[in-house]
Amino acid sequence: MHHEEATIRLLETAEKLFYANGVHAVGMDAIRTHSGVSLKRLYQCFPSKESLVEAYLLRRDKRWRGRLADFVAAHAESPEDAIPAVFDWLHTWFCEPDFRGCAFINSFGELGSTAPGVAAAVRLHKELVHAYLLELTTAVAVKDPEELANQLLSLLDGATVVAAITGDPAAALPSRAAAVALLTLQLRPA
Amino acid sequence: MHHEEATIRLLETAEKLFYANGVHAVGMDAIRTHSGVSLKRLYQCFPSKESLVEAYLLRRDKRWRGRLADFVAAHAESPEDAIPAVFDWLHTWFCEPDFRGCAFINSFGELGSTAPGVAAAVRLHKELVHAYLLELTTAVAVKDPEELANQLLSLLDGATVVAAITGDPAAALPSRAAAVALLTLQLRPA
DNA sequence: AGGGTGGGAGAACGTGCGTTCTCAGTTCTT
DNA sequence: AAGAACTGAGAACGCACGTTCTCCCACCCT
Repeated sequence: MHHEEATIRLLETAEKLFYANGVHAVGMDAIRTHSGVSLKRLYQCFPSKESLVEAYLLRRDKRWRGRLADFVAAHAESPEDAIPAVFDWLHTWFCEPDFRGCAFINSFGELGSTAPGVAAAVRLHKELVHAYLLELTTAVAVKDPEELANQLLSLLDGATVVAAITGDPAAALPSRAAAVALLTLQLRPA
Repeated sequence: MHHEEATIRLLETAEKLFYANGVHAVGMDAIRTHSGVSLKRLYQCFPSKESLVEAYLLRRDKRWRGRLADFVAAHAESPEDAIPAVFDWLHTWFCEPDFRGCAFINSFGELGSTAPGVAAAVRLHKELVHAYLLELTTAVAVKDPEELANQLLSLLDGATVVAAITGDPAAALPSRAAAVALLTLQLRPA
C-alpha cells in the first residue's frame, strides 16, 4: 500500500469515526482497525492525533462546502433562488441518517480550548462559509449584503445546532422561511 | 463542612472549570483541588463524574434562563420590546470575559454521542429556552408564534456559536436586527 | 542467491484519569 | 474519658489511550 493511498484511507476513516463519535471517543487503534493501515504507517502519514484531526477538518471543510455549492448551483435558477436553496440543502443534509450536527461546532466544543490548530481550522471553515454566503448576497441587489450574510450564517448554524440536538430535520424550515423573509425585506423594503 | 455546602462548592467549581475548559479536559482531581472538597466527599455527593456533569448542566440551565428572563423583564417595557431585549442580553453575555459559547452546545458536541444523560440535559435546556421564546412570541399578536419562536431559537443559537468561534460579541447584532425584522413582518405583514 | 531495507502486526511503555482504599486525626456519644 | 464513626489527604489500582519498539516477513539490488 502506497503512502498516498494510506493517507486517503486514513482521512476517510477519520472522518467517519470522528464525526460519528467525537474525537476523543475514537482512539488511534480504532483508526488503525477500520482503515487497515498499520500504526507505523499511520504515524508516518500523521505525526500525531492532533495533526490527523486537523487534516480531517480541512478535508471535511472542502467537501462540505463543495457539496453545498454544487447543490445550490444545480437547484437555483436565479440569484434570488440561491439563498433558499442553501436551506433546502441544509434540510437534505439533516435528513441523512448519519447526520450528527456540524463537525466544526462539535470539534470546537470538544477541543477548541485545548488544541489551537483545531480552533484555527474551525474559524477558517466558518470564514469560508461566510465568504460564500457573502457571494450569494452580493449577487442580489440588497442594501447590506454583509449584514444579510451574517444573518444567514447565524440562521444556518442555529438550524444545524437545533437539528442536531432535537434530531428533527424540520429545524431547517423556519430558518429557510426567515432567510427568505430577510432577503425580500432587503429587496423590497417596507 | 456539611454535605450541602460541599455540594454547592462542587457545583460552582464544576461550572467554572467545565465551562472554561471542556468536560474531559478537567479531571476529578482538579475539581477536588479548586473546590477544597475531598475526593471521598465528592463521591458521596456525586457518585460519578457523569452525574456531576449532569448536575452542572441542570444548574447552569436554571441560572442561565433566570439571568435571561430577569434581564428581559427589567429592560422590556412592552411585549414587543422583549424580543430585541433577548438579543441585547445575548450581547452583554458575549461581552463577558469568560464567555466561551453555549455550555450545552459544547457539552453536546463533546459527550452527546456517549453520555445519554448529558444529551437529555441538553435537549431539556433547549426545550425550555424554546418554551420561553414561545411565551414571548405568544404575548405579541403575531400570526404564527410557534414559527417565530423557532426562528428566534435558531438566531439565538447561531449567534452564540458564531460569537464563540470568532470571538466577536458583535455577532449578536445582525441576529438582533433579524429578530426585529421577523417580528415586525409578522405584526404588520407586507 | 543473500543480505539489507522497509513494512505489518501487535506488544510494550508512559501517562493521565476515574474510582477506591489506607491511614491517621478528629469529633461525637455515653 | 474511651471507643466508635467519620473525615481529609493522598496513595493505589485499573484501565484506556497516544506513542514507540520489537520481531518477523517480504521485497529489492547487484
